[in-house]
Amino acid sequence: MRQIKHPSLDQVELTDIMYALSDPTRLEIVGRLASAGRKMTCGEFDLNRPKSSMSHHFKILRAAGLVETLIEGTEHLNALRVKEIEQKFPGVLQSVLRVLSPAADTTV
Amino acid sequence: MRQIKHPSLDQVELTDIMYALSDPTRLEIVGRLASAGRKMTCGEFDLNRPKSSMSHHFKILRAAGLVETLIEGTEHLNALRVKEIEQKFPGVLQSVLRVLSPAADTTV
DNA sequence: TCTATTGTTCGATTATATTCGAACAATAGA
DNA sequence: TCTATTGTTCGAATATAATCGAACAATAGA
Repeated sequence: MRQIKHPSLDQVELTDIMYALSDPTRLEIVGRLASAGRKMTCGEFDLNRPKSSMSHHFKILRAAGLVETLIEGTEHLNALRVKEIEQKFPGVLQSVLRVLSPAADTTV
Repeated sequence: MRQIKHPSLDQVELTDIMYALSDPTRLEIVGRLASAGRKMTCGEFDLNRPKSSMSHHFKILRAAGLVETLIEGTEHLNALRVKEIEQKFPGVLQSVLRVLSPAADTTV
């Protein structure tokens, strides 16, 4: 596997976004990615869950268009697709991020 | 049954809101309630689904704190709890409503 | 009191999601 | 080439959700 495929944002429905964010683990991942403000590997999220479970959640976040994953060596670097999501669903992700960490500036 | 019980908004988690909005039928209900700008009975949503299914979806919307239901005679009048939700999760519901019907003013 | 109206609850079925161990794939570095 | 690292995929078990007919509850009005 050279590169992971991501959906184009016009293939993504609002319900997909909502669904992806309805799980506490995934919401936590999204919140941490936002507050970190940098790409993070799957392993950096220390959520006491086996790799396969984490991988599952990332898969759903990717399918919802929320996360894009860049492969670098053996690591997978994850980033939020804030700008694109914002363009398609203005305010939705940003407001969620602000609720998750009120102090942080979520503008990218 | 005299009155339906609703959760206090501080009992509601963000994941509950997201979950409630991750279903197309429920998102449709929420969108129509918003654009109608008035209380609507369950029967007014003509979504080609049996009463029991509709009732199920309203139950989840209520549990998420999104909808409050006022009983008047034999009818149940449903309204969005926009202000309260907005206070607890600023911007979240409003942005969703704006995505659902961009032209409408969703400020209550 | 009887009936129609409006929704809810119950119970069963079917469909989707979550979870996680084990096996696999790709790469880096020795 | 061998091994460690990082994550994905597979498969099976378990849990949660959606769906909807049928029975029930509350009320209004005849």
